Amino acid sequence: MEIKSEISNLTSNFLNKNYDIKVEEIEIQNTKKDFDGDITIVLFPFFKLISKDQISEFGKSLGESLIKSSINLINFNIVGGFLNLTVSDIYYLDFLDTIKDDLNFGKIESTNETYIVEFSSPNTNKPLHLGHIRNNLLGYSISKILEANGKKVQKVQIINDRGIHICKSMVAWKQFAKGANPESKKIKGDKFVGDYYIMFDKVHKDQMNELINSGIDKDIAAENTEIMKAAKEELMNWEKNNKETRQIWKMMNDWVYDGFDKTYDLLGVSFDKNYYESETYLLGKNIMEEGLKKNVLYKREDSSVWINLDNEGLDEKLLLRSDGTSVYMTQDLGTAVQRIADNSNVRGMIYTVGNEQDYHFKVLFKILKKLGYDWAENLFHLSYGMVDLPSGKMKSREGTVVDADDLIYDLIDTVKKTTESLDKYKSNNESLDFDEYKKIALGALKYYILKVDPKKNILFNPEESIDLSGNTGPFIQYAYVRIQSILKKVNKDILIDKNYQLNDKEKEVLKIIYEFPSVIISSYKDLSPALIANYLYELVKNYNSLYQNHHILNSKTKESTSVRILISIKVSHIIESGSNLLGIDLPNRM
RNA sequence: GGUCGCGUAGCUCAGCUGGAUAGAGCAUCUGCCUUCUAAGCAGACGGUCAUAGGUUCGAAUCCUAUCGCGAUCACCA
Repeated sequence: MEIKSEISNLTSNFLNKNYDIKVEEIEIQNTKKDFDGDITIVLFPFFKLISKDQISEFGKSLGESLIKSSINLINFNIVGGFLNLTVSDIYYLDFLDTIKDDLNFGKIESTNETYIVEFSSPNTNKPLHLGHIRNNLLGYSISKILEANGKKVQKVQIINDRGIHICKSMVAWKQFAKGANPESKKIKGDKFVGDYYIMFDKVHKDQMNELINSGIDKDIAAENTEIMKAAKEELMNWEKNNKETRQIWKMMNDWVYDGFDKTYDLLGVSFDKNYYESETYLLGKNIMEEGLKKNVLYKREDSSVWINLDNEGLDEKLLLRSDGTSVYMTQDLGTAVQRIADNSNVRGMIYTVGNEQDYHFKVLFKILKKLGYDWAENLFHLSYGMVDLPSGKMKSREGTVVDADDLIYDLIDTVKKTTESLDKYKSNNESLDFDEYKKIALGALKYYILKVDPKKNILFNPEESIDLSGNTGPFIQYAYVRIQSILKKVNKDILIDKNYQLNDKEKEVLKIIYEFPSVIISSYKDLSPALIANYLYELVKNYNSLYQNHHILNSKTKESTSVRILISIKVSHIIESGSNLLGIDLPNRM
């Protein structure tokens, strides 16, 4: 049994028996580093229940009772209102012994419960940028975390492949490209299409200025440039299923997908199913019919359809325009229903979308509940903060976006330079290969993004490259590499001597290893990869301290060598699982 | 204006459902490579936890107000 639950049970028995009181929750926590002991019971809450003259003896007798009734507890001390208990070394050694070969340590056995995780969901008119990177890393990591918690996961994205934005790229391409394509220009497909989107904007602005100079109002000019009119016409043609328009549309989108695939591949993320807005944008209308029948929705005189969420503290929301066409919300309703139908045993759905859409998802979930879908209880918006630059928000039109590919390749370059400047590689003229540089660079990037609480904004300064030492991905990878290097040299059987006395560093690392399962659970409950990242850092930091201050192999006694080797093995297992949950690959050399 | 989120060291971030003297990394400064990889270790410096009240034995954490930053409130997606 978990040591804390054991202590909790024994404590409530003690209270029941000796003081005739029942306490709902006993506060038990890990003892802070500066104090003696491993587990602490907070006594303050009991002071209310027990008369004051008994307090002094209360803590002492509880401590004595606990030590007597549990073989795992060997000592106690009281500081202020804190009862600090010392857990025996045997308990931790036994624990180490039982988990030493368990590669699934901390993971929960899998069930059939399926969760759908949506992430990425890009527009098809421009390449992916740093904002998408955060989205992708979060979504991917959360999927892994769900799996570690025994869930089945279906990773999906909804690709925003239709609308005025792609029509803008199409028009610009038709007018200026002279039939050029990504291959002929040797440009990645998504960037190629993105360039025409930028070109559209430039031409549009020029034409707009001309109109304004001829005395036309700014807002009217913005809607009436030649190129904008062409884009709108293109959109109409698309909706009318015009053959030529659809052909160009498909061709350009395919270029973009080709580019996206390369970026996803570089990032190491993947999807189980793609939904395309061109296929889902008409969904949701039949749901409207049902909603009207159930009187959850209502029709206005102009025959637009609405829902009233006043009682929920939200406003009225439009669901169908007066001309009967659907809006964003309608589409999302339809897509949600569709996805539930596409999968079996769906327990819930997680939308990885920026916090600018908090309101949208609040409304979406409320509507689904009102429409009576039972699964609507298990919808979550994994809302994350923006990635801002020192100059403010990233804006594609102003060219202030940090391109995903550029960022990654620059970082690989930085890693290469840093590596080459290290003494160990300078002296013997060795080097790593591209794949190893890539793993380190992506490790740095992923850790950098994921260690931050998802809901907080991230400030990214392109002038300063991402750190490679300190609280970083490479710090964790490096510890792993060093452990592998030690383990290669181990060739004998390892046996734990249960009489071994752990030193402070060994015990500290063991206590952190002990916490791993609960970290996996809380990262799931909070939908926060940051908890895993910060845990790994804590683990590695303490392991490094053991490593630098004591020998692992060739320590003074066989017993200590054995224990330290086992600790090293376990730490490397946890680095493997933890990194896997973050989507971070581990190199063999550094 | 309404709603939501955020404000912790010079910078970037931890701090679990309230608990002991608020923790890391970067930067700055000191030490440590003739035994397992120095992308490391050991240490120093650095804080009125935005401000003011309140609840509590106890508040960075909960409540209220104020200030600052951001998002959002479309018959756009």
